[in-house]
Amino acid sequence: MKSRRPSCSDSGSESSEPDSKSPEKYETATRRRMAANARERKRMQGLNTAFDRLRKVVPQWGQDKKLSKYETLQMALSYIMALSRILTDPRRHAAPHRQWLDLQLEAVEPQTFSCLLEYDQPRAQDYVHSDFYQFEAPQLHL
DNA sequence: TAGGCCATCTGGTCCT
DNA sequence: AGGACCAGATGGCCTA
Repeated sequence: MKSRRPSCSDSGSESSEPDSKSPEKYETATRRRMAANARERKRMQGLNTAFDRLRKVVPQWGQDKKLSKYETLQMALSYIMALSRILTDPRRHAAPHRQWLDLQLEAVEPQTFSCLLEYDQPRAQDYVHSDFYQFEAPQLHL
């Protein structure tokens, strides 16, 4: 685990110093803060686990360098768009690519993509303020 | 050494 | 009241 900020210990915030109120209240506040910190740490660890899982299924530029979180999201977006294009344009992506895609889909366990099937399609206006259409799809070396 | 990336803490807001 | 989520702040590590 990475070293933690020395100035920010689990003992609670600086602003929650003992005041004129009872020491019990201070103790309760400190305990609550520590619990909240622990929950936040756990939540972020879960988020990072999800990023790691995403990195494994997304194309990498190279094997040596790990994609950053931002790069992982961008790559996932491009990858999904590329796959979607293959699915929606069967003439252009005929036999060889299509066979490859079928193989990939066969290898996928249903429970791993069930969440995607339940996902509501985003509307076009949702992307108005994003770089959705500005990011180049990656070259897939199949 | 500067800049990028990251982990952690923290306070605010929303929800149950 | 307490938990989940979020964004800002801060400091550590790494690389060019």
